[in-house]
Amino acid sequence: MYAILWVMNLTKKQQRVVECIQAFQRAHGYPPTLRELAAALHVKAIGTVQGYIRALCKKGVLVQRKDHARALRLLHSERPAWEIPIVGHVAAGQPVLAPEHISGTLPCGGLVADPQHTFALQVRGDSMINAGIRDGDFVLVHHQPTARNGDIVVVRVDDEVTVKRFFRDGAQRIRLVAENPTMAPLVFTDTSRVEIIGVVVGLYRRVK
Amino acid sequence: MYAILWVMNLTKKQQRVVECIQAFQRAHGYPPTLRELAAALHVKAIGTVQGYIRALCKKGVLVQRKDHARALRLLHSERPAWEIPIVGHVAAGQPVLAPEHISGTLPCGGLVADPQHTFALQVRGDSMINAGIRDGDFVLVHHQPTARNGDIVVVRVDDEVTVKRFFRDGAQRIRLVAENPTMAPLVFTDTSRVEIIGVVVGLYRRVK
DNA sequence: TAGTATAGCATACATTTGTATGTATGTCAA
DNA sequence: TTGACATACATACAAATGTATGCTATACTA
Repeated sequence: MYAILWVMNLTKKQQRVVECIQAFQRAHGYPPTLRELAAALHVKAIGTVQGYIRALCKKGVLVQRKDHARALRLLHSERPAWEIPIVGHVAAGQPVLAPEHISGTLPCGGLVADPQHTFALQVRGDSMINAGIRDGDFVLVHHQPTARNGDIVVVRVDDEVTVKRFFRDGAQRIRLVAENPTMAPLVFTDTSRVEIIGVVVGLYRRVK
Repeated sequence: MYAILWVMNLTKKQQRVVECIQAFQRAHGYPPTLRELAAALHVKAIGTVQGYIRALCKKGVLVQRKDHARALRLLHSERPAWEIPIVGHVAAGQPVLAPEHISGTLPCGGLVADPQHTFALQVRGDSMINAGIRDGDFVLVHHQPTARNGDIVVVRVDDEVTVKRFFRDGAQRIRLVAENPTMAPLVFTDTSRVEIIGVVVGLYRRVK
């Protein structure tokens, strides 16, 4: 949910209404009518929707032009040109997104689901070449402390940050696999040496 | 004027109508009604506007939902600068950016230098696997009719659109190389069979 | 020359759509 | 308990809006 709506003190249902209007507008290119909204919300009475609209107008989330068809205007719905930070070398024990690690930004907000918790990391070396990740590519990383088996993750092993495929073999065994036949898998029985920084959710490469 | 509209053979007035719809949508957040359009065009008869809409629909610039208020949808002319079109199958002899080829948009304007002339193409097959381009990846393509030796290009060969590495060996010889050891280079002495659609300038992949 | 497309005006009509006004239920705070 | 509010349904009505039709005029083409 957008941060702006959070501070507006909307009810769950009212947020759902806003989402529905956004979705409809995205899908059709124009806003919904009250009856179309009712259908989208699985509500049978337009009176109910009238109430929603009135409330949202009062809260300043929406403007409705009186007596005009389909004249709903959602405020604050313009998608910001989000930029996600490019993270460089990460020092041991420090948070990844600390300002001193950020070497630039990549303007790819719309491409990722959660730009606020996503960062880019420029890959060095060919350790993931068989996964189609090459030297110089930017991996888009969702910053999260856990991963599922088989995920491509950004991990910190001791003092080094690398990109590997992640497997947990039982409670006390973590295996990090490089997608490169010349490199052997790394196996850790001391799981505290491995810290998951995030999961790779996308990749961007500049060609030429 | 937008390149797309240029190829559609619109009359001056019809272009003006498209501009008016755009302007209205920008100003209000929703499309105009026929009567609002008439007013904006300084035309007193809605019948006139009806004619415009009918013509524009026939030319594929516009979609109007029958019997619905304000349900005008302008195709591809209101494209935000940060979204580039995703081009699907391109029929022979037709412009790549014709509306019927566009299957969606990718919000990565900031990533490319010239979003207005860049589109995305989802790659099918492993013919470029050694260039790190995999099945399902989106290549970001700058729409241009020429390429330099060694560029990765999107070309139309006869009726098929493919991604290959481009080489021109002298005036009458074009060589298209797949980055896959199992595929032999394609050599053309009849250069008219090969049309360069654009040059790959970036790559985006959704992981997971 | 006739035919077609574009451009424009005017009006009647049917449908879509917002508005107003009921009723009822549940929650929460005063 | 009372009052305010969110939620939900139903219906009648008026305004907004698209549709259909007929008319005139100009420009271009076959």
